Amino acid sequence: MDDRKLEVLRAIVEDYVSTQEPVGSKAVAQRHTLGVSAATVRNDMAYLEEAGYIQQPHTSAGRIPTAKGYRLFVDRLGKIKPLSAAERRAVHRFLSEAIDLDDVVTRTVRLLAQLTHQVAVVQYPSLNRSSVRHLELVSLTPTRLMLVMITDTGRVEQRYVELPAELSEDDVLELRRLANEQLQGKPLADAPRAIADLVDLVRPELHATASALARVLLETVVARTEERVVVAGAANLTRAGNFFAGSMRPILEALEEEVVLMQLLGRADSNALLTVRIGDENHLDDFRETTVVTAGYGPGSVVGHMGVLGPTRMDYPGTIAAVRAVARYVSEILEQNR
Amino acid sequence: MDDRKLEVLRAIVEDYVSTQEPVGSKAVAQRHTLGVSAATVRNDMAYLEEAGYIQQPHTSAGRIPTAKGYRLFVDRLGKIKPLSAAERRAVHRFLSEAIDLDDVVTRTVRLLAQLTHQVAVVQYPSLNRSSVRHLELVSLTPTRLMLVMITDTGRVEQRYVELPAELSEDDVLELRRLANEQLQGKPLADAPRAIADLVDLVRPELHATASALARVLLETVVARTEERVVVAGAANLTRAGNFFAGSMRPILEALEEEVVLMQLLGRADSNALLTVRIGDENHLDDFRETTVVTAGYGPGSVVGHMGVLGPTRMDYPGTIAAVRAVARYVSEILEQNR
DNA sequence: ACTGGCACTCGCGGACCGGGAGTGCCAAAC
DNA sequence: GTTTGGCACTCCCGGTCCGCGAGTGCCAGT
Repeated sequence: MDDRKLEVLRAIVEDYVSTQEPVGSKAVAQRHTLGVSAATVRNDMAYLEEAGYIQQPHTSAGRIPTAKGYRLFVDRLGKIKPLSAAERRAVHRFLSEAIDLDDVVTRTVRLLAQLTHQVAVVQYPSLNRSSVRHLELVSLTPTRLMLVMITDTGRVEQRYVELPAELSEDDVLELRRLANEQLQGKPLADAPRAIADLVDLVRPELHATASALARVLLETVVARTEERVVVAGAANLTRAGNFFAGSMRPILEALEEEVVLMQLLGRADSNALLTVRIGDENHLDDFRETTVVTAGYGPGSVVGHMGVLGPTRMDYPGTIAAVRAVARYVSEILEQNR
Repeated sequence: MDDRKLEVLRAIVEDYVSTQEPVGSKAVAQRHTLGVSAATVRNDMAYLEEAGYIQQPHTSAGRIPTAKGYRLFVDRLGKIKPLSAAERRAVHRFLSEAIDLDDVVTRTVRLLAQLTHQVAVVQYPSLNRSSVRHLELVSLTPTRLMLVMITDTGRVEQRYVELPAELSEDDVLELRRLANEQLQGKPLADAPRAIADLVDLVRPELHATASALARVLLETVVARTEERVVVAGAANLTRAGNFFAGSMRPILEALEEEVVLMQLLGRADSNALLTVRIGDENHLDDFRETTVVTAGYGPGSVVGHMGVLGPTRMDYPGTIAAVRAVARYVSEILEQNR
């Protein structure tokens, strides 16, 4: 593959992204200083089309990149353009004003949406990789407790516990003490065993109650691997030419399905710093025209993913830079709470 | 205003809502058994138009209701049609499976969206009207605490507290004990005074720390009146004919602005069981074509609002019934946790 | 007061058409 | 052999035109 052919592809991608219209040979020849004539560009275009990097919407129209074309662009041509110093400062300031973990996540997702003008998705720090900092039991009614679990990533989980029998305040305190002794400091991955032991530690009269509690605890740390995800910037879907009305519906629906969102974020290879999935690389029919850019974040190791989602025809260098920068800053913030 | 004229208006509203097309005199005369001819209906229509209840999109087209027309329909003509027994059972079952307050809210908002095929909005139980059940302090780093507040409505609030000096574990325990003694059982409205007293109760060495804590506590109970709101069913905006593409954008944007959402929900007259705001009654330019149906909910007294939002051209009887039923069930559920 | 008849209005969809952008190919030039 | 200018061809896009049909307002008759 010729060097100049690559330049032609880059020109087509860049122009198409900015104008949203098929780009013709003449435009390429004069807007980008390739030093060749339109006719030459035409020959290269014919080659690129043959090779599957670009295509014509219809005869006698300009060319637009295919998913394969974008892929090549991202892999070999896109020099990511870092954020400006001012932008970086703004990101930093905005994130460091967060008042709790919820707020960190909320601010992050808004920031991403605003920087990239796309739909942003942020996953809460995964429970699996954190450990228990504190358990709190509060009685709501004589036969109903609320269990609150706080993890060292600052996440708070709450659940109701239905009790088989009435429970005195003293009993609540005892259960709380025991549960904390058993679980404090334990990584969630190791928690199930400790929870199982819990039942044996209590007085026989409390057995039934303790096992109800244990069941809920178990659900909290294990079954509820259904991770929480937040979304922002849905309005960006309506940006001129981002998506035609018809294809918006399924995307809006997907944004309310945690399963789909997790799939989009989670399929990311955890090792990679940053993943770009273009069009059908998402393996989801509704996202055939959609690109997802994701990055892992976390203090040291990856505890969650964040990303943005937009039309395949997006500003890759800018988007990639933004996602990477935000992921980095969020990781820093989390690091400070270790 | 003639009785028959009202019937004609009802016919126009009902037909327009179901077909989404301007309705003509002939259709009204034959679809609804008024016992008069099309010509008579035409005369009535002329009157209704004169009076501002209906209008023609253009000459020689059928009529569509105006906001004023819908208002009259809602006030005097709409017999709300209650949910079927099966629906009621389903609602009840779905809501009673909730595992915590978050889950109640999440399920509620989804339920509303699904029942009404509209965008649903649910406000978390307001902090102002609940009281403190428990405070928990967890040290994250030597100079950083996490404050977790649990209210008797089951809501959990968390905040970071930056400390002026390092704090021992014992000190954390003492602060926690004092804070709980001061605040437990207090309605949030009375909390500020109790918080102020807190500083005077601690040992002089802890003064600075206690006041940092007090400041955050105060923010938590007061300043953070910015209430939390959740949304679901955004995809319903794309339902055929619900909104034309152009007007969707500002609505999607508004759905991410808590301030606007609170305005939509909160302007509801708290005393009214159910509020319907049609078109410009919302006093928001972007919602001139939008109707918001809201209801208060809560155990006994109103602690929050919920509602749905859709085109003025909506199924009022069905929507109103659904919102009312869901609000009622949620109130029941909350009642059980008293 | 209601009804049938009738002339009139006007939006909508389809057919038609010219301009223009873009292409592929070819023969000549570097 | 690569590049280039020329040229014929394709086909989308936007505008115009037109006939149909739904719906109306009015009027005269019951």
